[in-house]
Amino acid sequence: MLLSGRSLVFRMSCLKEQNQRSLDNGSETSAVYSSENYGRHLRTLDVNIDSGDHTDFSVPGVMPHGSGGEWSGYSREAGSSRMDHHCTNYRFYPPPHDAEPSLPQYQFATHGDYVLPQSSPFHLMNPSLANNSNLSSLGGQWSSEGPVHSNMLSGEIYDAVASICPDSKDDHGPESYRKQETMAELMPQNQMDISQSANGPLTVYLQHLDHQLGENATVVCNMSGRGQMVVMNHCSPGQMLHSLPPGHPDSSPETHYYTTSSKENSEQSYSMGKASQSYLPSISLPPIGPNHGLLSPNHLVFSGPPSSGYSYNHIPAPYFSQYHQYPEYPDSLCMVPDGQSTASSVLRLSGSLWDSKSKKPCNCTKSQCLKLYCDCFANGDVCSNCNCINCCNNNEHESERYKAIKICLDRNPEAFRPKIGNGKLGEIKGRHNKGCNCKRSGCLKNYCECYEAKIMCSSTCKCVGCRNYEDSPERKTMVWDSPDTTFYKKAKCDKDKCPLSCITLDVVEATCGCLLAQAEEAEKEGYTLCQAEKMILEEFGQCLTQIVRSIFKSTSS
DNA sequence: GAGTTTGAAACT
DNA sequence: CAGTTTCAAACTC
Repeated sequence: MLLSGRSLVFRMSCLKEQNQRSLDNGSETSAVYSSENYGRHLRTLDVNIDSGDHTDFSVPGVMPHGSGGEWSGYSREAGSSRMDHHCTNYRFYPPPHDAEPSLPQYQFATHGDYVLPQSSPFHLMNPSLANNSNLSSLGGQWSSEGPVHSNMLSGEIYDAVASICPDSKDDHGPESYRKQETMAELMPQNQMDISQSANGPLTVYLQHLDHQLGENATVVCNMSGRGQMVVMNHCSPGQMLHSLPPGHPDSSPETHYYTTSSKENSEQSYSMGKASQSYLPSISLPPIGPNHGLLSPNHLVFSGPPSSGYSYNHIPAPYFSQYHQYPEYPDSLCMVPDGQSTASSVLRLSGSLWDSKSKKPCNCTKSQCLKLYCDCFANGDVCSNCNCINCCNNNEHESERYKAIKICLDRNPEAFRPKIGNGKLGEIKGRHNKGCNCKRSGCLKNYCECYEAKIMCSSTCKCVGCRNYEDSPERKTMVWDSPDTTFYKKAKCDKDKCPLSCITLDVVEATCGCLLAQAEEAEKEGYTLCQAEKMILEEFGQCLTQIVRSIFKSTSS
């Protein structure tokens, strides 16, 4: 973990020997991360990394502190979803009050230092190994606590900010802050700088002179020359950065449009409005990898220095993880050809990404595809090749779409998070975050979200007459390895070619996740290396046992 | 393909 | 927050 100015720069390295997963595309590198508030003084940073050796990533809005404050981190347990396998969370606490900001803005590491092997288990390098002279090191303890997702209200954001930088309290008391939020919504004179080094990730800086962006303000940045617009909602639980197609005619009262101008140098910057000295939320766009579906522009960190009152780090998680459900998205939609992440590579996404062939078409007739009834919408997709009627989930109705997203997020900040989260330690499959509520299906039909996700019901579920549990005879006879299911047929087909083909990427991912979880557990418990190795090996043995049983079972049937 | 069933989402 | 309605997918015929 490194420290640069206000930004904490993490360096992650990969335990290559644990990297069991095959790479979808080993030639590309990327780091995709998102962040969200975690509670008053707690934030989390989701890091999603594809390939490479290590990565640096900064956490805007957190100031340095000499000895480091409190730090903890964890990696997610392996879950059943693709996203979970790729994602590592790091949780940290902002440092104490006396920390002083030293840099005017946050900056990410260059792309070259930014990469991690795809799907690899991660660990944090010993900070002392950091060799960047511009960065001071910061040590930390890491725990393996599971992720808890929540969002901050603006007032909470203020409090959190104030705790980080008490000086900001005078100028930006809660009432003042909230008032400014409202005012700023009406003030278009915000300035946005979007700069990008030649090879580095895009960093977006928002600056302004007189007003802070409102909680519900939306800034639309015309990325001239990049052919895209960026829309940002601030401070609301559902902050988002989203792109609009070039020349998008859409306009709404709460939406401000800006024209941009290009600066010189290799850094492409776009600024709008007045020049500014004060600082507002920065939005950093880390490199994006191929095969990561990424990714809607909604996964960007919004944060700002304490003095701005914008220290929120939200991840509008919508759309983040779900995109991983469609790894087959053409790379070209996710990444520029040379593998470098650019703003355009990100911002281009939302408009065209969803011309995906893999997405299941919806058939909505009444929801305009702007409610969670619509799977496309719920998955963060725009409708494409669907059979829907009166669809507004497309680029032609971006304004409505954003509003709908915001409504959903206002109603439930977790609305777009994956329904299937991580399972308990050692579980290969995940569990339904909310649990199902089935009453008549016995949770053995696809009506049941657990069954549909090929996971068993858990204590979270409130289902009646559930038969989707470990020892259920019905489940054993018909569940996912039923000869009638596509799942089985595919496995059988693959198996016919080679028994070991049962070891699919998902299986490998799940296995790696289990091993990683064990490693974390060992680390958390302070076990010796030898003990940790033993735990991991035992876990590996269990995984292998399950795999072998699965192969044997399918072979003998 | 039309009609029915189902349970999540939305609404009251 | 519980009950009801709406909705679209899953399912059946």
